[in-house]
Amino acid sequence: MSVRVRYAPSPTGLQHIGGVRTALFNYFFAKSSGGKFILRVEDTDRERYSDESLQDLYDTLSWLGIKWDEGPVVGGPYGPYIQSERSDIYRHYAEELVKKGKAYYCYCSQERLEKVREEQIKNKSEYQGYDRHCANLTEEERLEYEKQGIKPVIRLRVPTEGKTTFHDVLMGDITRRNRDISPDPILLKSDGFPTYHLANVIDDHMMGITHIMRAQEWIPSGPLHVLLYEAFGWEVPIYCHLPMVMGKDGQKLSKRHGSTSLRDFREKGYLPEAIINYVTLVGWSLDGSTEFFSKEDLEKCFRLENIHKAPAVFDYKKLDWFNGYYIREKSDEEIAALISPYLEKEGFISPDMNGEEKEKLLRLAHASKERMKVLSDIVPLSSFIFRDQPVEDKATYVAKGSDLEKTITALEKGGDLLISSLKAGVVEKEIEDKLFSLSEELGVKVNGVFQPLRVAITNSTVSLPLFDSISLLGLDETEKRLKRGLSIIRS
RNA sequence: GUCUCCUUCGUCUAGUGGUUAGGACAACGGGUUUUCAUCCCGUCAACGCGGGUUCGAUCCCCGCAGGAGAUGCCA
Repeated sequence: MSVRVRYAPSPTGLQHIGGVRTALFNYFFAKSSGGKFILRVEDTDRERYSDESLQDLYDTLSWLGIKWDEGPVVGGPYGPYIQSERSDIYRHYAEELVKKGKAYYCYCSQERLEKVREEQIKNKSEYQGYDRHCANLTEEERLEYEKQGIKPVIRLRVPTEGKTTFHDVLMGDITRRNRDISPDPILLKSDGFPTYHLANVIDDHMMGITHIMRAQEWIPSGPLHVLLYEAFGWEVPIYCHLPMVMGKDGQKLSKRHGSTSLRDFREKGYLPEAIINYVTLVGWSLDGSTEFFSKEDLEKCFRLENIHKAPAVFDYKKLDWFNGYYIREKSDEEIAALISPYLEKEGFISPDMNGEEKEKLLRLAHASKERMKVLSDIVPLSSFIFRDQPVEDKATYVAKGSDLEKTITALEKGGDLLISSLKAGVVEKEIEDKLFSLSEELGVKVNGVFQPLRVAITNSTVSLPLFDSISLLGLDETEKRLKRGLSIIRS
């Protein structure tokens, strides 16, 4: 049997970590087993639907480099792959169920349902859910409602006796008594659109889906879906419920835990390699010690058996660590291209750079690479080059173990030494040695000399290496800043 | 309330009827280094609890506790 899996998100918001993790698992399982990965858009919630979300879905998957074998845009033999274009199919099957007596029309108003719910909560009723008010309407009653112009929903007739079991690859058999299944869930809404349960089951069957990999929050509806497959007389696919992704507090990951949308991560400067690597490791591992996986690796070695059962907490710091690693792995040219948008956004550079500027960007990329966790870090790291905000606080120039007087001397002599040497073309190593000697003369640690120079030149105690900074800034500007620094601490 | 699932360092995880319970991130300490970062070395740190089964349980069984999810004309 050839594997066919699907990622079936609902375009009601931006793609988030949890959804992408599900997509990735499906995708890697498909690839590693020589199967097909299908994308299906479950846009049956017309209230929450948005075009932006749909576009975000496509953007996110393509940014990650996840290509779907069948689905919107690319098409396929089982289309359409957008549920809102399949309404007729769902209606047809829902009505078929009514004819079979497995489902029925319900004319209850939302108000009535609300009231029933309230009542049940108030009475602490053991039984919660729809009271099956319309389960056995006579034909006359039904026609009367129709005459009133009430648009009905179609509900599944859930048996009150017996129990239903489904098998999960990870969890084993999961059984629920039928009486515990939410009584008579709606299959077709009054607006004519199907609910998740109906559309999902029909499409998975019609599209030949072999394995259903979805988050564990769906476990409780597993038996309900089985009931539906049975009502239609269809074969039940293989289930694999994925552990959920949680926030630090153990609750389902959400915005209040930090960024969750892939768009956020992308904008901050996370690389797809890092996201793929880390996110796949949330709830999955190969052997407990291998930690770096490329997309290609995962397309080969991903196995269902290695999925963990327990929910996993999303660790932003570990993602940062992965991202830093992948940034360092890139060539200077790649980094230059990746940081450009951030610099352009700040107005630091313009898209049409001349050769000299391009070369400078490359040097910046080289000097910054090891210092970035995310690409947007380039802004604070490089702003001293493009924007001049001198440090006015004298104390900042003074290194630990030094004093103002020594600092003034260090900046004056060190600065002169630096400028004259650089003008004379002395190699860095030699200049460095001279500065070391200067620190010895002054009786301070090397930083007693370097810190004032650094603060004057880069306007910060934390910066790129001094010689890189000077080279990026230019000799004239460096000289200017050194003089200004001196006048600041002398004042 | 009811139902279902889950439980190894703070976090992600490996693992076995007898192991010094392994790795990674984080944290902390040290080294390299002009700062920061990188890099290197090290330290701290876990089998939820109670019963069984067994010569022996982290591992098998049963309870309990804790956590999570579901209980919508949302998915």
